[in-house]
Amino acid sequence: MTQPRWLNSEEERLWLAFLRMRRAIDVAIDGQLAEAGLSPADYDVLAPLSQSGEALRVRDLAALIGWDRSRIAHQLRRMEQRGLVVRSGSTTDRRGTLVHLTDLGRTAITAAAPGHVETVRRVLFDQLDQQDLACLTSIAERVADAAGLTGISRTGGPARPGTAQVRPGRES
Amino acid sequence: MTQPRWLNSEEERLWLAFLRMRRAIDVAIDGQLAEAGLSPADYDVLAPLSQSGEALRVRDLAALIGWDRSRIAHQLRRMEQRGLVVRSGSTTDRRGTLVHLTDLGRTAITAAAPGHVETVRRVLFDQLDQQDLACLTSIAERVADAAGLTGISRTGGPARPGTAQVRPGRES
DNA sequence: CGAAAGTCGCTGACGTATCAGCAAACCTAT
DNA sequence: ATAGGTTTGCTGATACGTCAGCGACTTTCG
Repeated sequence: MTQPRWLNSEEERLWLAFLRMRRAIDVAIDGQLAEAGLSPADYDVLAPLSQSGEALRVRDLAALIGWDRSRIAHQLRRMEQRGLVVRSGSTTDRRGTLVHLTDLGRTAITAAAPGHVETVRRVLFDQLDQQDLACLTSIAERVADAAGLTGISRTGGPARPGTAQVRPGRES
Repeated sequence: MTQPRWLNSEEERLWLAFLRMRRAIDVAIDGQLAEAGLSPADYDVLAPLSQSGEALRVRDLAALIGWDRSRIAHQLRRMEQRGLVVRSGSTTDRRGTLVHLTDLGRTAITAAAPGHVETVRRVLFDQLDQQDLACLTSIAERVADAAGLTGISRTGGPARPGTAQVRPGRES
């Protein structure tokens, strides 16, 4: 790092536009979720819960959304206070804690999910043609991989039929 | 919003990659700043301060980085406690407050800036060829404009010669 | 002039994210 | 079986962002 290579005008233009795009997406998504009474963090927790059988170990839930134990413990405490989830001691491993969706929690995620996906689509995908999609996918995967970010597993395949469809999320 | 249009596999692939890219960039930038002892918020405040004459009105500083008054007031309080900035009553408008960079603050931003730009370049621009750059710029501007986000003014042109070069930032 | 309206910066409350650290439970190797 | 290390989940401290609201000041307009 002898001489800093400052950004040229094209690069600066991209950087600022990139930041604006991020912000626009966040504002749209967070605002839509707020209308549904959920924070982005709530959504990240509720989505995998609703897709799974009903209960998840805190450890697994955390791994699924790429959070550390502390963060999810705080979040679960607040969500439990609001009646969105409940915790119960695990069966086999007595260290473990199971997180269950309450009826209120299930109602909330089911109500919020369609608008959420719709918002993601409207703010991002509706602006992209097929070529944009390929280009952006290539760039995003390249940048993420080059940074060596351990790809958060997330749930992977399509949601099981019969469970609430709650794909996206934002994992803050 | 009759029937939610869920993401297809290509779209989901892009969305997840996009999230990973964002996260990778944040991790890289925040980590580099943390090594320099600054938070992203610190950087956003210090950068325009170091580029301006030396002092800015709180109002103008906030407008420059697109923050509301409350947020910047909290941030300035914390930064003043750490000795990065000082506040003084304004001259003409007695409602106003002037924010000054301290020597410590100037040292901090000057030390952090080269690594910051270097990090932005390494994590993003070094992964893009000329075509990627054009494509991503087009997409980002389109998405941001479509969302109708009031483009934060930011400082605009290149930094004045003679002042610390501290372009990027992330305005969280 | 003087009242109404607007601007400015600050504060307290609350939700959130990260860090360090803890206690209980578990696992492994002797 | 048991000592040492690991995993799990939690907590407290601190920093950050947003919201509602306040007091001081300035501007506007009758």
